[in-house]
Amino acid sequence: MSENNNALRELAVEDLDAAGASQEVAALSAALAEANLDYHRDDAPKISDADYDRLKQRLAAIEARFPDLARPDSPSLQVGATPDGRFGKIRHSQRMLSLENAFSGEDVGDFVQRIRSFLNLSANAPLAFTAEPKIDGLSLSLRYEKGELVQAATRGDGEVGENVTANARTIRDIPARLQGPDIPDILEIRGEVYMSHADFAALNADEGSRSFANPRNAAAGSLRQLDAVITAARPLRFFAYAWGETSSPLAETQFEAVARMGALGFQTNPLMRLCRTTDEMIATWREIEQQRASLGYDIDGVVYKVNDLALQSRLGMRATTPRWALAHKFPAELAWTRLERIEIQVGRTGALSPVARLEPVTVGGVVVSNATLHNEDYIAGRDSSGEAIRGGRDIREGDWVQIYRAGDVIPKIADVDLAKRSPDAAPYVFPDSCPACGSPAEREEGDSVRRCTGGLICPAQAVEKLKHFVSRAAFDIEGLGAKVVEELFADGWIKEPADIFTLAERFGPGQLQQLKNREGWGEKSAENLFAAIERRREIAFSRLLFGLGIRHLGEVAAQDLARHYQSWDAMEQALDAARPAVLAHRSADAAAEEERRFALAAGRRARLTEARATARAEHEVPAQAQAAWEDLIAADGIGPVVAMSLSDAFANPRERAAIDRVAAFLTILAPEARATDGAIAGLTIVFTGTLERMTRAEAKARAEALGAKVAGSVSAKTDILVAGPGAGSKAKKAADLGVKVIDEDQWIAMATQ
DNA sequence: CAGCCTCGAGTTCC
DNA sequence: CTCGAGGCTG
Repeated sequence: MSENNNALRELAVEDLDAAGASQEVAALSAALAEANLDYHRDDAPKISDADYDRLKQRLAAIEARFPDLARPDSPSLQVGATPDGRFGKIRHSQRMLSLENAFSGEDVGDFVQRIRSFLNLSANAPLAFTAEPKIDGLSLSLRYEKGELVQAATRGDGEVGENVTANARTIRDIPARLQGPDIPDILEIRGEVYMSHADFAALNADEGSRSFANPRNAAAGSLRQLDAVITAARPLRFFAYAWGETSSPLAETQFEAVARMGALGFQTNPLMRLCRTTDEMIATWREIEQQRASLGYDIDGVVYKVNDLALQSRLGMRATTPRWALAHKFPAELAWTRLERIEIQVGRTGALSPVARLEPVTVGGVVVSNATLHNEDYIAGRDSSGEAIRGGRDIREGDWVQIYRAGDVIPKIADVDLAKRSPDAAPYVFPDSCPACGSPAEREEGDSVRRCTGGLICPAQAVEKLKHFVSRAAFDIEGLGAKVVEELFADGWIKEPADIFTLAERFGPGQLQQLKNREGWGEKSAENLFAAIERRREIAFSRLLFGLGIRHLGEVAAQDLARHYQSWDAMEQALDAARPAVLAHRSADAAAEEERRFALAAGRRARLTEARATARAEHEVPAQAQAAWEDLIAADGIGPVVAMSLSDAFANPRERAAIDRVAAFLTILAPEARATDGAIAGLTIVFTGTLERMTRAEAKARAEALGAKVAGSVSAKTDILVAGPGAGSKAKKAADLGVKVIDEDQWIAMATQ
């Protein structure tokens, strides 16, 4: 710190000339670099946090006025923001994970047990876990190359996050350069950005009216500032606890890896413990919960991880969560409030969903004014199987209700105070007609949901379907979000998906004027929207299929079908061909149902599957249709329910016409072939006999991770049979079919290539 | 045929 | 994020 700096800082930024600014930027950068070294390397800061923050803000402010002076390593450099004022996207080199949740000690015991059986460990074989507080902030991935921080990304959806490098550089706990010997060439450190209670309180006092609801929101809002100068002024902190890509392993255990992060210059949580038994894990959870209020920052549970990294990698991943980690949550916070009224929303599939409008109440740091009521049984005090919930107490308008946020997010009703119920409060009567279109609302047998039968004539269903069509996993059209869709639907501009693609040509200057009168619309935004729509005239098969919003057909099933049929035309032809089979099976099933009811009434025993089989045999189905149907349900993940729903959508003349209308505007892209690199990608593998070096579940997970399909029985489609000792009929069948048979050692050699 | 696992559909608040 | 239900496996 030189006096020179102090003198310069007295000049308002607006009054600086270029030369003075340049000089000061150099001086400030040097001072900050020195302070950083003191703080990170020597753990002996020579200046106070407040002074440090002041220097940093000053630098950022000057650089904002003289952008040419910004240095590549400057805290204020806005490499994160793209020219249009949004954050750039970053694809994580390794997925950022989310964690499986547990709410009881029993869940923790199950978790440990599942791991033991997956790894085939005996009950007394040693198995250690780390336990550490789960910080309630937002996760961040920091990429270091040759020890220098080069990139910081938010979690996003786990695959793609936002580039917040400039903002991360302003956080003091995040070193710009790693310290110590043996720094890996590439190292991605992951951890949590958070704000302490004290800093949060001070910030809210400053911000006054536009204050944040809780430290988590304050941290999120601060990190996601487009202007890094603002982030720099916010007191954010960071704990490191995980990693992504590394050019060399950090350690052999979770515990040592985190210790290593401390040595590299990160803050790590001091409460982390190593536990050797389930009891120790739960005891640690209790200890941490007792300290919760005095920690000075928010935590919402304890995270357990298998300590041995070799075991972690054997355990591997499920779809979105690793098998080797668990978040043990603290009990949810509760609050009482008054339920003012119950309203009904209509979803894309026609589902009537009741929502509680509440007198606003703070629960877990957030003001809640709505809560989901699921369905009519839930209101009446029963779950789907007819069991009583809340002691069988129903929910009525005007009741006092206890609210919690399930998973700290979705507000739900935990209980009702009957003592405070007004004597003239009547039980809630669930509507039997749609509040949006008046059509009858019916409940299918065995279904917990009541649905509007209006189909496309129901405006609520139509607009929800359109919202789904433009949603992220479907067409993902920039500038055409839920709100814009609603407006354009209300004004009659868009009634069905095809209308989106004729929007531009129907839009004369006069109409634009109309739009401009509306909030937030101008020539530029209309132009951008039309350009975004144009870009989506090329669309992946699976996105189009998913976007149609056919019941039971989600993102994954759409991908499966795209892979199965390869081309849209092929799928349409197959569905048309299979239609007679669908109709025949449906009337056969109905006849079987009838037959069975009749039999039961007559006091005879009757089994549905048998009745069905007989009825199906009696209903004649053209061989070609039957073949098309069987081919459809042979597709991965597609069973009779999904198949019939899909068939119905394409066979309904109005729906089919709407589908063909939109398809006419599109170039439908065939799905990319499955990952073809690696020896076993794309192959179908069957395991049999005893595997000695890994369990069955482990082998399956590994094969699938490498792009193979694992089947249960040997057929002509099988490519490889992995036979351990004791293999029986499967090995014989494989030999008969000429399927390649290998032993476990050969399998491991293939799988570890 | 039962139990397990994954997917689909619905929801809140910022 | 959670619940219910559909599909697959043993």
